[in-house]
Amino acid sequence: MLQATAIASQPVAFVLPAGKGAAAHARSAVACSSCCLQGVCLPCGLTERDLDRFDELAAAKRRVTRGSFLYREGDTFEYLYAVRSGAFKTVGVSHHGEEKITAFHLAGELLGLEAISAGRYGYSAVALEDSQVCAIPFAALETLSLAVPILQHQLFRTISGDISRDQGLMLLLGSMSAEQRLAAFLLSLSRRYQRLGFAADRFVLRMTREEIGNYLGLTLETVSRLFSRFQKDGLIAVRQREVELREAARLREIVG
Amino acid sequence: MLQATAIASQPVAFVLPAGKGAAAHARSAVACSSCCLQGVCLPCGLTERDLDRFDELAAAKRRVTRGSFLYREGDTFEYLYAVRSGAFKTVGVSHHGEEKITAFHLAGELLGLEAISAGRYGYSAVALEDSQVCAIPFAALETLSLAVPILQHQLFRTISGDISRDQGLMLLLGSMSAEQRLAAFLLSLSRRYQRLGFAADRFVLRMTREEIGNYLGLTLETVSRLFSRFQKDGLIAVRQREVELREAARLREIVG
DNA sequence: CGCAATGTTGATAACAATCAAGCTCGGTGG
DNA sequence: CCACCGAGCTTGATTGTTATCAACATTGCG
Repeated sequence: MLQATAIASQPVAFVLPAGKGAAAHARSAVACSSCCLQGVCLPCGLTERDLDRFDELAAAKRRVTRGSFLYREGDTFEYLYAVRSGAFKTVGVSHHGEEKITAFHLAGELLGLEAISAGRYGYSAVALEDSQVCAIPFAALETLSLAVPILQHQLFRTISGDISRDQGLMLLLGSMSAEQRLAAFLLSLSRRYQRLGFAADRFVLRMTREEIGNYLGLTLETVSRLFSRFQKDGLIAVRQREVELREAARLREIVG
Repeated sequence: MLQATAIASQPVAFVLPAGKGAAAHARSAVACSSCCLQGVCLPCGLTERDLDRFDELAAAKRRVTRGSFLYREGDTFEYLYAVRSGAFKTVGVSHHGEEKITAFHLAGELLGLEAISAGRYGYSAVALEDSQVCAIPFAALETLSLAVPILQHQLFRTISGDISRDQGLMLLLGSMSAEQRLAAFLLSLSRRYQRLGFAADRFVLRMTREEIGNYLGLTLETVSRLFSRFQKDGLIAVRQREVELREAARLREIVG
C-alpha cells in the first residue's frame, strides 16, 4: 500500500513576483521571459509582447514541500500548474483505497490537464521533492488564447502531447514484460532530463522503488530485482537513486 | 499476431452534402444540425449560427468499409475525424511488428487528437465495421475556435476528456487483474452505448476476442475463459458477440 | 545510537501465457 | 442443398513470469 508521506496539506506559500503591478512590468527572476524553461514550457514560441501578457497570468508562483499536495482529486479545477522546479506524481485512488500513480511530472511539464473536461481534478498531485510551480488560471488562459493564436495552438499541442504520452504508456502497460517496462521507463526519464538540458545518461531518480513499481504495474521487489539484473548485465549502474545508463542502445533493444 | 483484415487502403468514398455551396445552406441530412449525435459530438453547445459555420467545416463525410484504414500511423495530420456511424480501433505498431490497440472509438467520438502535437498520426485507425466519419480540417477548426469561444472551450474539454479516458485505462492496465479488466471494459462499453441512447445492459461487441485481449493486455484465451466464467456466475449472458449485462452491480464490485 | 523508511534477495505460489485440440457459425462452391 | 472450409471461439494441460511472503541489509534522520 502506497501512501503520501505527508497527509496534511501544508500551508501553501504563494510567491509573488517582485515586479508584479509595476507599470514597466520589470523582468523579475520568476518571469517566463527570464525562466530557464522558456524553450520547453507552455508559452514557448510567443512574441515578447504576448509573453508579457502570459506572464501576468502566470504570475502566481507556489512552493510545495516534499510529500505535500498541490491539489487533491475532486478539488474544483481552477488552475493549470507548470512545474518550475522539482517533480510531482499524480495519484488516483482506486476502489479499495489503493493508490495508483498515473504519471510523474518533471520541470517544464503541465499539471491538471485532465481536469479541464470534468471541472474537477481527476487525480491528486503530490510533490516528490521540494518544488515550485506557476499557477495559471485556466479561464483567463482560455480568454487569452482567443486573442493569441499561437498560444491557443501551443495549448492544443500540449494537451495533445499528453495524450500521446499516455497512449505510449498504455502500450507499455498492456503489452510489455517487466523488463521492457523498466527499460522503457529509464529511457523515458533520460529523454525528459535531456530535454531539460541535463545529462541523458546520468540522473537521480526522484521516486522510490515502490512508486516506480506502482507506476509501471509491478511490485517494488520486481523493480529492485530488475535494477540488480540490469546492473549485473552492465546495462546500467545503480547506486540507490543514482542511475547511469551505460548501454542505452541495449536498453532500447530490450524495449523493442 | 493481429492483422488488419484488409491491408490495402480502400478507394475512399467522399460524400458531399447535397446543400453544400447553396447560398441558403439548406439543412442536408448530413449536417450537424440534423445529426442524431448532436448532443454528444464536438459542436455540442454551439449557437445555431456558429453551428452553421462549423457545419461548413465538417461538410466532408467519408465512408470507410470494414477492415480498411481511415488513416495510417505516420500520415501527415490534417483532419480530425468524428465518427458518425460504425466503430474504429486505433492501432500502434510496437517494435517487433506486433500491433497494439490503444483505443476503440464509437459514434460521436473523435479520432486523431493525438496527432495535433506531432503533426502526424501516431496510430492507424481501422474501421471495425462499415462506418462513416466527418472530416474536420484542423487548421480551419483552430481558426474558427478563435472566433467562437464556446467551440474553443469544447475542444479543450474534448481533448482533455481523452486524457482522462486514457489515464483511466492506464490505471486499469497497470493494476487490475484479468477479471477486473474485462469487467471494467464491459462497463465502459455499457456507459458509452448508453450515452448514445442505446440500452446500457445489452449490446453487440464490435470487436473480436483477440482485439479485446490485445486492448486489455490479455490473450484471447483468457478473455474467452473470462466470458465463460462471468456467464457461469450469472454476471452476464454472452452469445457470440451479443452481450447482456445481468448484474452490472456485481461487475462494478469486481472492478472495485 | 537506534529507529523507521527504503531497498535487496530468496523461497514459494498464483495467475495468466502458451501450446494444443476441438467446436461453432457463416459463407462458398460442388 | 449439403459438404467443406476457415475465422473466430472455447476449453484443457502445462509452463513461465511475476506476485507474495519473508528475512535481512542499508540509509538517513531524530
